[in-house]
Amino acid sequence: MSVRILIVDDHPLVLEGLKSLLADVEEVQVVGTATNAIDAIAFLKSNEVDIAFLDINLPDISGIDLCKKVKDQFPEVKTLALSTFNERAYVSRMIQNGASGYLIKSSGKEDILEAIAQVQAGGYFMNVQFDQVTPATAPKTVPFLTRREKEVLVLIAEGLTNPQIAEQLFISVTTVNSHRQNLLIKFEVSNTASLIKLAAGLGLI
Amino acid sequence: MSVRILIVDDHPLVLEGLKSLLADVEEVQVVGTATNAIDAIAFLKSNEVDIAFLDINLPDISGIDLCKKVKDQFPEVKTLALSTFNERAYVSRMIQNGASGYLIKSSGKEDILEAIAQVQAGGYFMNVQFDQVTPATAPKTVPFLTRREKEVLVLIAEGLTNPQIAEQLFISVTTVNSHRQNLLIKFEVSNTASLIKLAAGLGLI
DNA sequence: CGAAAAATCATGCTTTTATAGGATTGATCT
DNA sequence: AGATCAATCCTATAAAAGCATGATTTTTCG
Repeated sequence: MSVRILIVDDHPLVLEGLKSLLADVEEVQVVGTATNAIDAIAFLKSNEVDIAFLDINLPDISGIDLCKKVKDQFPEVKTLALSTFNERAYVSRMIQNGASGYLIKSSGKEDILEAIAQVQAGGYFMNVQFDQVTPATAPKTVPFLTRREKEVLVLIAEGLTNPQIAEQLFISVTTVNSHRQNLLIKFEVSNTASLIKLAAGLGLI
Repeated sequence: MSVRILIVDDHPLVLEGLKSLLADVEEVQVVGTATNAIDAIAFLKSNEVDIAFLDINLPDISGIDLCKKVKDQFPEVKTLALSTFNERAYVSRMIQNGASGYLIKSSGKEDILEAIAQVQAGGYFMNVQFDQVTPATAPKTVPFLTRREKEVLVLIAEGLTNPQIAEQLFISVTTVNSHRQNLLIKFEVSNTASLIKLAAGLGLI
């Protein structure tokens, strides 16, 4: 089965460009497009979509807010931020709002397909280089995180303790702790400080 | 008439480097130097200065606050932020506080002269393109940290535990813990996760 | 459907952090 | 000379996090 894509961007050029670029790829199918947030939400209500490409600059609401709305109402839909620039601040906020990746519009076909593959598999994709990344955090690849792990990571970064996270997510403390341990393992660190530093450096929080 | 420069930086190396670099330039004259904010203000009270170079990290108050003070008390003095590359987070706030530009410390002579010329002419200079000014993440004062606190903070971020930090700094675990608690208080957080997230966001680690 | 992955929960134990209350020394500033 | 502050150290307790090991139930996917 092919990956179903929704593209949300107010620039017809980008829309058409992406569409035609993905037209001859078998594994991917652009099932819909929208030029604003309202249309995008409406489309998601009546169609099944795997990945939504969200432009950061939209006429009605910002892509960041739209991302949040999408994740709230359609948690199974994965989102990928589209932007013209390396806007670090936006990236981290998109990720905070549940986006699985960030794609600059000047990306080539390979990058785009790579992004789709990564995200569809539950991972992240990010092809932006924010100036210099600190050497300690740079060469690390972004580990593969599950939906729950991402949620827990964000809540840890917000300063919540395991009991608080458990309450927030309506699960037991031991479960939270499991996710937490998995995060440590996946990031190859041994405590929260390193975890947060790495995650911050990777723009995940 | 030459441009009168005041340099404020607590690193003697930077001070001397800049001074000697500008020594043989006719149009520019370093009329004073200061290693802290108090001295800087005092100097400005009794001397005429065209441009003040302000380091972002100063022992007494932050360069950001100093910038504001200078612009309040001596509006005719133009200010230029001095920063190392990993302190970009502060820079937008310097600009917000009235700075006319931003120079990374690794800048070459040409850059520096160009900056002086631009700023003296009433313009702005910036030799690093830091994406864009972040809209939402701006307000949050960088707490003043002592030398030891900075050291401890960095080591925490590197994933060291209190006992390991103690060993590294040749001090007792309880002392490390004291510094750690002070960091939590100064950043107004209650655990390591929040601390590291904030510090990372501010470019401190 | 059946296998794999994810999410859930548990027990037990050790280490680390967080919090609270001090106290002493040395340097700096007024 | 007195005040302030950084840095150092201490005791003690509670809370949280880290580590090991394992099990059950959903979800997801081929």
